[in-house]
Amino acid sequence: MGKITGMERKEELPPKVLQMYRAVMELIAEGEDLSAISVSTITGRAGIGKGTAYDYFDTKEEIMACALIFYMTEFSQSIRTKLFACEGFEEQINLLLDKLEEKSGKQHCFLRFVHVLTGNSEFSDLVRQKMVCPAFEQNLPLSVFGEVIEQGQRNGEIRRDLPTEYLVYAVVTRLSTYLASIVTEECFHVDSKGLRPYIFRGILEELTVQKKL
Amino acid sequence: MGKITGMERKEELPPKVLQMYRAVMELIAEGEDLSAISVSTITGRAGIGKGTAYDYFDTKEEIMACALIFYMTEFSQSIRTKLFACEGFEEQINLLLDKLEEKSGKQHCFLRFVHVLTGNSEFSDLVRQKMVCPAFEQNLPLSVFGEVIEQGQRNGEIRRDLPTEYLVYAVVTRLSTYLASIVTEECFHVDSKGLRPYIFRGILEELTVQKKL
Amino acid sequence: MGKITGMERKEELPPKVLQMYRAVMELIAEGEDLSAISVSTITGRAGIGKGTAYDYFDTKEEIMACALIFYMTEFSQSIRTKLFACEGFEEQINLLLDKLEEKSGKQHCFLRFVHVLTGNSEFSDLVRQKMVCPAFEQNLPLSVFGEVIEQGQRNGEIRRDLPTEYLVYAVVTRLSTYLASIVTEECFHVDSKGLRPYIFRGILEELTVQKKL
Amino acid sequence: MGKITGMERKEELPPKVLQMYRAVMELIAEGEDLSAISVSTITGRAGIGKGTAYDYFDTKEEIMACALIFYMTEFSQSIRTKLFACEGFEEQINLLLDKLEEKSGKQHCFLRFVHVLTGNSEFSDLVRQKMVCPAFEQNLPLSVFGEVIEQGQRNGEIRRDLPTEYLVYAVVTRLSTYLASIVTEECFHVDSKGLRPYIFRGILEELTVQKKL
DNA sequence: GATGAATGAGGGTTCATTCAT
DNA sequence: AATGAATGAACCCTCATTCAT
Repeated sequence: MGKITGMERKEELPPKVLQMYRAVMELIAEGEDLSAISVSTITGRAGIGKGTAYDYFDTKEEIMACALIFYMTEFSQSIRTKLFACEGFEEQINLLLDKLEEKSGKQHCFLRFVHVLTGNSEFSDLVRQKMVCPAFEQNLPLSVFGEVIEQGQRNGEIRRDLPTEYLVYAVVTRLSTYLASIVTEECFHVDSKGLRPYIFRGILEELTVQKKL
Repeated sequence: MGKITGMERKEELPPKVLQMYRAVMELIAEGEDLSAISVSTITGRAGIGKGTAYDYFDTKEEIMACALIFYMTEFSQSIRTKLFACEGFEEQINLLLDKLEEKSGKQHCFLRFVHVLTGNSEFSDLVRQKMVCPAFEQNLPLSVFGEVIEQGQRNGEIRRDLPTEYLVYAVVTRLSTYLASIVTEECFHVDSKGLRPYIFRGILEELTVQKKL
Repeated sequence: MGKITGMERKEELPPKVLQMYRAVMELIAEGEDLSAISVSTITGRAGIGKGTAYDYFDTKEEIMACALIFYMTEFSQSIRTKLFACEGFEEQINLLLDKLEEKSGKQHCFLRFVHVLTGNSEFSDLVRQKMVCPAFEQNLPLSVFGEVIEQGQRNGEIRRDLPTEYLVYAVVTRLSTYLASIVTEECFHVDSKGLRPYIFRGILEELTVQKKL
Repeated sequence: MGKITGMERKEELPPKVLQMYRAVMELIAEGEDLSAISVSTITGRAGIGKGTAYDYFDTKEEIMACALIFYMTEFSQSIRTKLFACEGFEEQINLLLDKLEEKSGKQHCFLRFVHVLTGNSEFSDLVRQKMVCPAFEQNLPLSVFGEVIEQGQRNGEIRRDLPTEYLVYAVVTRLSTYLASIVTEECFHVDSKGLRPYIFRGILEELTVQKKL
């Protein structure tokens, strides 16, 4: 009766739903286009019946949106932990750049997230609508990176004369663009490896108090 | 007989092809997912028969890719002209920021372009493949912004100690930041207007010779 | 999941598949050109949804090929049983000639089978490929008629100085003659009825030991 | 205005019509399925505009039927000449068997003719309807082979106790079956070369007065 | 609760035919 | 007379969704 909304805690989720989420994420990680993922593929890979999907969700879009929300949460919590285990802002930025370079399917997942979040399709709307709820707020990039920045400001590492909101966007967009340069370097002959030190320095220059340059 | 390749000049294009291109772009501007745009929709909106599409193109993907290429070219040439009519780098940046604020469907189109170019579907490959040809090279962001930057360097406005590639990256990244803040502001309650001066100043600080503005 | 291959026994076939087979055969019997038979027509006549066809088969060609194989098997088994219930070679030939005269759509179906088997389209290849498997071998004309001939040779009815392959050929050719005369008689004003005794005597003269009938 | 009917003499036919006929026959000779031949393909190969086809014919079926009729006439006249240049019935049969073995596209053409003439589709009806007119009568197999047989009978080579009609069918069907054995030998492992002498002898035995065996 | 057989709307594509030039 | 751009019906096939079991 009551359908999954995407706001459940991991422990509350029926195992079959988790299997579906995993299936969606695997497919994305393998490079499948969101629109190319079918319900049969999801349930087939999840090892459940096709009808079962509709016991838990109303539409395919709901399935995908909830899977995205779920993995954004997972990813957010994981990165948050790792970021707060770092010593200082520089190490944090390096960690993030390293993450982006990992040749796992994560690159695809991350790019898809960005595309969905900045898209204007109905599906994008659905996902964003699920994101703007108190339960999810702490997983928004603005929250995660916001805390990192505020921690840095408390340490005296990061400048205080710019709004946190701006600083977060400054970091997130540079990371996104770095990722974009990585995935398009083959085609557009971009030297992403050569770009990295400039990006790294660029972020530090803009955000930190002591310009090292 | 000979099919459209996407490399034609505007004047060479049959009117029905232009109508199709316009239809594609309108649909994208209205928020339709690329994969949700059907040939029937395109031809219906273009006011032509469905079969006609296949007189000019081999596949739906070709239609869409050529439409994208066409509008990227249009946009690139338009912005190039406007940029070179500006007096100085500051005015150029302001022009670009103004452009991004225009509440036309252009914002979403531009974002879709970015999504396609950073995607890894076969369609993305097709579009990128069309972009890496001598005829299109001058329309690549790297070319357009590269020339702006080199002009600025010749004027003595812009620093010469960083590779052009990176300086382009720095500009594009921040423009993306602004665009992302605009399209997500409704949902994530971001104050994009308030962000603009910071972005403006950030670009100038990083690129121009006189850092302390 | 597992698609129909055409090698199933009749009892194993889902009812909807049998309905499809029947629909195909009816359409052929009605004179429809094989290439003019559409999936919609088949499923429409079978009284099932169009999509259902693709639950059981991968392509339209598979549907048609399996239907053909199915009815060839049916026909072969039926004729084999009837042939071995006959007393002597003469009765067998008369049975076959009677069969050919039956004014059911079977005549046309049989001719279509021959056309397909001697065609050189991809569809012909597909059907032939399905026929050259151990499971189907016993249904090949060479098998059915070969056994009849060998039985006749054991009885001392049929000559032993010519290769079985040729004797089969001799019978099949004359049966074809009769069939061809029947189906073209209306148009070319052939008197097929009048031809029959000559064909009958021709077969016996060439194959049986006592030539001078 | 007045469309082509298929009953024109070669000299009366506009060159573009001849080009279309040639195109059709080439395509068949290349193994193309009749139903796979499109009007564009025909006109393209004929080097004429697509609309032109409809100046001369009402439908695609008319084009194909007339082309078939035309080449059957050509073929019939050519074979008639060659047959009457032979010395005796044996040489005539050998000529025909040689023809069938020629690895030219003729095999395909001949098989298609047989399929069309023995089919029961609307297209078959159309072709047959064109064949039963006084102008074409002399080109019917029954005429050509009938004359050969009657010549043989006058020579005293061929028996006179069977109706000519039967003898013609007996020859034609054996030839058709020989052709069928040739085209299917690869798939069904028939030894057509080995069969030939038996077929040759079989025809002579059945038709000629002096059984040589 | 779970299934998967069944559906049919809608997708991309082809092609016989028309008609303005 | 000749053309080929344009059409739209009809093709094969997919897939989100339902429902009897």
